[in-house]
Parts: sequence; structure tokens; C-alpha cells
Amino acid sequence: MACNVAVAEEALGGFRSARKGADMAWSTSRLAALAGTSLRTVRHYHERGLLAEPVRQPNGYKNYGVAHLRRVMRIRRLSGLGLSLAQIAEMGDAEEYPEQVLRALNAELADTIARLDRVCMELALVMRKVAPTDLPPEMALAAADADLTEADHSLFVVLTRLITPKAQKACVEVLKAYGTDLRDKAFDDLSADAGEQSRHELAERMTPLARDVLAAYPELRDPEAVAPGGVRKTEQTLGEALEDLYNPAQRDVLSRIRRALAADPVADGNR
Amino acid sequence: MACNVAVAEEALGGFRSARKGADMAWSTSRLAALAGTSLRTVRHYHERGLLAEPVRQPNGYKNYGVAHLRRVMRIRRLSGLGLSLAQIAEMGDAEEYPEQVLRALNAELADTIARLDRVCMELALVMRKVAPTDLPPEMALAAADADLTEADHSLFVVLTRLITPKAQKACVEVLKAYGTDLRDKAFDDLSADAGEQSRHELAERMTPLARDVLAAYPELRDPEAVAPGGVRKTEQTLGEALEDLYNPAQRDVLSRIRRALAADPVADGNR
DNA sequence: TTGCTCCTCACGTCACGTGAGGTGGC
DNA sequence: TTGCTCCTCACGTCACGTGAGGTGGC
Repeated sequence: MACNVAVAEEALGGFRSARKGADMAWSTSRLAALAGTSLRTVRHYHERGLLAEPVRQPNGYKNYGVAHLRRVMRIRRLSGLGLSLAQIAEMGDAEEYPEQVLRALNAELADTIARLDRVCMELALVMRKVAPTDLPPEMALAAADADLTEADHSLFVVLTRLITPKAQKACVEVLKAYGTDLRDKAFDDLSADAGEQSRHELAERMTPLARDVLAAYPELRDPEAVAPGGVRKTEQTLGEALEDLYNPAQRDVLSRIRRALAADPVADGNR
Repeated sequence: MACNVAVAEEALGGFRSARKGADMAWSTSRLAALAGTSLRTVRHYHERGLLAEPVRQPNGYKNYGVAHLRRVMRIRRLSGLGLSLAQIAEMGDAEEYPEQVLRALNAELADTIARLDRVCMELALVMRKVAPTDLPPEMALAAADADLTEADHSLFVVLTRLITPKAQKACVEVLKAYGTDLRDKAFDDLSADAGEQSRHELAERMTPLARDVLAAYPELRDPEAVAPGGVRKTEQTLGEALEDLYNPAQRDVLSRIRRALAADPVADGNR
């Protein structure tokens, strides 16, 4: 390798040979520049005990050498690989890295990359203005196509927080299959003080479709479909959301439909 | 969509219907749980002005509704896409996102993913214990194979900080092509007080190889090969490194080689 | 009374960034 | 004398985490 040194010298035009042995060492900012980092970073490594303090000149200036540069480069590399400064400090200056730490790092890295890939897709959807950002990306597309009411959209947001991903998929299927058929203008426009008669008729008219949907997608009724928190809490949350989103007449209609479905249950698995 | 509501009710076993209109709203921790985040995060969004303060109960407890959940979900989504909370606050609650911000985000995201992919490769090298971590990954492999002296390795680290990536590539080529031929045991073991005669002979013997290398790799002599900072500084830094790494006798030998090369220059481009 | 939830400060974290205020060499 | 570099505190950043200390409903 010695020859390579000579080559390097020649290539770089010959090094400035020893100038009276005075300030042959590097200052903090020079070290930082060589390491491609900042003054503050080098000092931070001192503060954290990662980098040994070098000898000082009489005036207190620090004198760094090649060993310090190597150390800083290694810290930067390891830090870039995802290790925390605390971990790097723990490992000391050996080229031995705990297998387990590296494995964990690798797994974490793979997760991060996968997540960012997904984020990239989502961002593309948002940029094409097709995806409302309060719904998870898988739901967002279907919801946008279904042209939902504000209230219905809100309810959908709550629903995604209450049911499992599997049940969410089923919801997406329903939206895709039934499209805007699920919308009922009379329901959407129902005034809060609508009379008994109109509420009854509306419920009667809407029930068959609800029955169809339930029959076609039995996974919607899977008791495992509710997300953590328990069935009781989930039901209550849904009730609170309905109260927030629909007026009393609308809620009454929904209640009637539910009772009709309960009185004459849809058989399971007859898809 | 109203039908879907009924379906959801039935699926979830029927919601708990309005219990005397008392505490129909969500507490902070309930909102956090629904949003899949932490209590502190919700409060942080208040502090940052991202989330409107809800109405309070007489005892000071906060009462959140569906609109708050939607807002929190949107903040989480946008934050997950890489926007800072300050940026999200700036945009307000509209579904309109500044095109330019999204483009910048997308570019940044692509960069990050590319970088992490590289990091993943590097990590694999480190795990296979073939790569010293004070050298950039491209150099590391070649350096490990060449079985360098501590001093030579150190010098290599400094060199990588002084020359352009292109010149670094040339260095790797040299290491690969000449392998351990570049090592000279007599040079490595030269004592600091070696006499005139042995230094002269050593230089004489080493010069031809250095000349060969320079002839074969003219890009090493490209004046553009030095990294930012200027040729003067680069030369000086190299000199300081040599002083740190080699003893006076070794430096004298290197100096002699350099003078020999300068006296009888290698012609350019006669590869 | 006990246990659980809610509230508001307010300091801690991580890897530095950014002055503030002062000294030293040319 | 001026401009540049070096030094040591020490507070700021970002998105929260983590108690501290106190109140309220069952």
C-alpha cells in the first residue's frame, strides 16, 4: 500500500511537507469538515462520551488526529445505519457488533422501507385528489366513488375505527357492489320532526335492501369483526356517533330497520 | 348509504340507544383510543392549534364528537405522509393540498427510500463482517481484501475524505488490480532512525511500481479529483495525516519517491 | 373509603442547531 | 485595529412521553 501513498501524493501534487512541527493537527471545525459533518456534531459526540477528548494546545484549542477522524466516521456510519448514539457508545470502539442488535436493526429497517413504500402510494392517491384523508387508503377510494353524504362519510370514518381490517374489506365490497343504490334521498332529507307514518314507510322500504346486503356479506356479522375494546364499548360508540350525525327521526328509522332484521333474522352462510 | 348503517348496527349487535342524553360524547382518552393514538398526542394537537377545543362539561371534562375524530384522523394521515404539524396547521381543514408541498414531499420520500435501500445493503455487509465501518461501503470491500496495515488503512480513510467519488473508484480499481503487491514489508517495518542508505534503496525499489500505477490510472492525477476545500488545503491535510501515521524515515522514503516521479513525469493518457 | 378517570402544568427525550459572550492569533 | 477562529455555556427544536399534584364520579 505504501506505493499507493506515493501515488496519492503525486496525484494531489505533493503534500506540504512538515512545516516546523508546529500545528500539524486538526482543529474541531477542520475535523468536522473532513468528516462531512458539523462543528456541533463533533462536540455533541464529546458530550455523549462517544469521542475521546484530544490533547489541547496551551490556549485550549483542541488538536485532533487521524484516529479521531476514523472514530467520527465510524460513529456517522453506525448512526446512519440506524443505531442510537447510546448504542454506539455501549459498543465502544471494537469492530465487533452484537449480532442481535444488527438483526433487530435490519428487521426495523425492512419495516420502515415497506411503510414508506405504502406512504408513497397513498401520497400518489392524495395528489390525484381522489382520496379523502380521514379514511385509510383502502377505504378512501371506494368512499370517494360512492359519493357519500357528510353524515354518511363521518359514520364511515367511525366505523373504520371500530371494526377489523377484514370487516373493513367487506364494507368496501358492499360499497363497490351496491354503489349509490345504498343512498336514499328520502332518508337523507328526513326532517327531525317527521311523523310516525313517514318514518314507518321509509323503514319498510329500506329494510329489504339491508337484508340483501347482510345476506350477501355474512362476514359483516362475524362477532370477531369488532376491533379491540369489546363489543359493549363498540356498540356504545356507534350509538354515540349516530346521535351526533343523524336527527331523531332518522335514528328512529334506523332503529325500526334493525328491529325488523332482528325479528326475521338472515340465515348465516347462504350467500 | 343509510342501509349500510343499518347493516352495521345489525352486525355489531345493535347500538346502545340514547341513554337519557347525558354523556353521549367522548372523553379525551376515548377519542385517542378511537384514533389509535395517545392522550398526549391529542392534547399536543390542541396546544399546537391543530384541533379545536371541544365544549366542556361543568366539571371541565372535554366532550368530543365525530368531527373531532375526523380531524384527528386527518392530522395523523398527513403527519404520516411526512408533513410537519406546522404545515398541517397552515393548511387548515380544507381537503385542498398545495400541489408544491406534495411534490416536494414525494421527492423527499423517494430520496429517503433510496437511502434506506442503500443502508440495508450496507448493513448486510457489516453483518457478514466483511466491511470496516470507517470506510464508505464501496471502499470497504476492497480495503478488507487488500489486508492493509493500520497506518495504511487510516490513510485510506483520510483519502476518501479528500478526493472525489470518481477518484475513489480509481483507488478501488488500483487495490483490486494490484492487490497485496502494493504492500512492502521493508517499508512497513522501517524504523524511524533508518540510515540514508536503506532509505535510498527502498525508494529506488518502490518507485517503478508507483510509476506503473500512475500510468495505468491517469484519472488519479486529475486536478479535479480533489474534493471541495481546494488543492492547497487538501495537500496540507494529507501531509498532516502522513505525519500522524508514518515515522520520519518512512516519510522521507515517500518524499524521495515523489521527487523521482516529479523529475521524470509519467506521460498522461498512455494507458 | 378506594380505585379509576379527568384535568393542568412542566420537565424530559433525541441529535443536534443556534446564538451569547468572551478569548486568541495574524 | 479588524476579521476570523476557537472556546464554553445554555437555550431552542420536533412530536410527543412521563410523571407531579390535584379534582371528580361511583
